[in-house]
Amino acid sequence: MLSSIIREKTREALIDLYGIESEKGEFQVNPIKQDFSGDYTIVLFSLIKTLKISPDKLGNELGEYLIKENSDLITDFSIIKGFLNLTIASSYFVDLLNKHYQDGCFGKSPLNGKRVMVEYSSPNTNKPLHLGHLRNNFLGWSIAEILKANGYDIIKSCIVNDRGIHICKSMIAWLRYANGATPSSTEMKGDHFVGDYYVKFNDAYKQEVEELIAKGLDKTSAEKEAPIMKETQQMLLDWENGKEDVMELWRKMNQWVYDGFDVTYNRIGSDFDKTYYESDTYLLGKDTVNLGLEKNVFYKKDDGSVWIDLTDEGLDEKLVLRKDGTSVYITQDIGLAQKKYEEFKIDQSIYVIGDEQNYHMKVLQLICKKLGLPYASGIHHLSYGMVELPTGKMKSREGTVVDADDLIKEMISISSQHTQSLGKVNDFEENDLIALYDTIGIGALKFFLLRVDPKKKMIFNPEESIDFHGFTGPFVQYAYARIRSILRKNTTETAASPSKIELLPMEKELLLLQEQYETILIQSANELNPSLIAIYLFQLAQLFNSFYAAHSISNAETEEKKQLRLKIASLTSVILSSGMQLLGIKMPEKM
RNA sequence: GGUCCAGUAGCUCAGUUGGAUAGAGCGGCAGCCUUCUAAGCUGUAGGCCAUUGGUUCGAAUCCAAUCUGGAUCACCA
Repeated sequence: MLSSIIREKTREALIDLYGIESEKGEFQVNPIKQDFSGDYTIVLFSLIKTLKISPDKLGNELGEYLIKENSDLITDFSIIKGFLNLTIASSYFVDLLNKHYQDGCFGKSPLNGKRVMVEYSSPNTNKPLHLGHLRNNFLGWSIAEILKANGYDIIKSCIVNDRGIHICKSMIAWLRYANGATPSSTEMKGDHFVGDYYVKFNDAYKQEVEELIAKGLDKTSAEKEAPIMKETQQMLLDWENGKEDVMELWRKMNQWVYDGFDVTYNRIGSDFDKTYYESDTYLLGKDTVNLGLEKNVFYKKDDGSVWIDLTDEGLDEKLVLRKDGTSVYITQDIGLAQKKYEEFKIDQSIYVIGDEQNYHMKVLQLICKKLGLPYASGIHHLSYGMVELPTGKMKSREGTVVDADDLIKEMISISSQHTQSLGKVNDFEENDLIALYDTIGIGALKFFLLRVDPKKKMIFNPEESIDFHGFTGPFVQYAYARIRSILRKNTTETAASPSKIELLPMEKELLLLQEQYETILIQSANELNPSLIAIYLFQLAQLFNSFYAAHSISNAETEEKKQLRLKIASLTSVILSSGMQLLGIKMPEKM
């Protein structure tokens, strides 16, 4: 990478010229902002203090030294207000281009022997997926792929919340109101079918509570005494005791939901190497609690409940086991963390979970740390912000939830309208057209959700449909399709471009940006942030489009230039396609 | 109330390990299809970086206080 090469060379120069050790001489190397001459800049201010010489003197000495010692890399320098601006030799870029212009692995790292689990998606089996789940899925999947590209061995996992009182609610409602209806008898997608009964439960419950209040009960006891709620609680007990007819219904309804989820996952290209079910894991963690009691990390209250005191960490006291000895949420998370570690020998465990659970995940990490568990330091919560509407949070009760399947359908329909009205793909077969609408529609959706910093909450306005112009997936896809079209028409093998070829400013800008792809990949893995890639790819596509408008590739001034530009275009397409692949977005050869 | 997060153009977002003149897209306005795909390109208008104070060669970026919005602090998951 250029910036680290320059840093290294500068360090050598500082030792040689002034004898200062690297720890003492910290400095920044940055790409140069537009409108300034040169390609990379060294910020001199921090060095001036330790060296006690003027910026101009330091800049001149350093610049001359760097050129003298690295004439094949640095060709020129200038000093402006304490910034030493370096011009990088064109030959450096041309050599890079000759080597990698068809290299699909450009920018990626070799295996590093570290194994990481990425847990994401984590749905409930009583509701269909919504826009928030989509952000979670796209993030989790993309981060897994980014880590793979950086040499990690990745296991994608999913924990399905398939048990508990909320699951019983849809079961009770189905028993009461369905008359034996099924997804196939109603021609509904299974997850939506079951989700409707969850809604029916809430309606019925609300009505029963109101009736009881009308009879004179206060709100709290009405909520407790409502018959439908009592039935549900009894069902949860029956489930825990393994009562056969309840288990059978539970399995049947969950399967409907899984069949529905599969359709959605398939459509968006989500996949998992390992799926955990809460019904299998909810009893885990109790042994660990006993271990904690022995180690005095936990303590028992008089009623028999077990707690941990986190007040010296600025948190509260936290329950880890109920007085009746049953687990709570955090108990099973402790157990599952251990299970993952033992099953897969992972070095790190990344949880893609919304930022509303920051507190919970902090507690989980602290407990594991206090217990001295070997995997404690590997637990990492990738906390992402909620997707909100202009009016605020999505609320299922107010019907403002943006359903995933509806949104996907809409995106594909818009993409089909756009494509048809442009009329560029009239020679496509029907199947290819459907695939193209899919590629563009889903691409726009994924790009929209991934281009924003995961940590930040984002706003989605259902009134304005997701754009297909500007900083979007289709923009990047379009740049790619144009390049592919050019490359199809110029298939003759190209010889290596001569190192000393003159580069136009735009050609050099493109090469400079392409050189930074590897740095972006590393950074996005370190920060677990796919948006860095999305932003980078947009910039690259944008720069290429400007170049495309200003200069002809096929009809370049000379044959040598044509060959050079074909390689630049080819490397651009390689990066665009490999980068978009890390975001889970497919690229069309034609659009 | 405690803790945490956020506030940058009309809108959606970059930029925050302190660096040069705060950037994109959308929307607005004005242009560009006899030449490689106009889902594109070029130009232009639009900013008290929430407010106030501090730290220093230098602050959107760090610190403090204030204002506004959000999350969370369950024997729910």
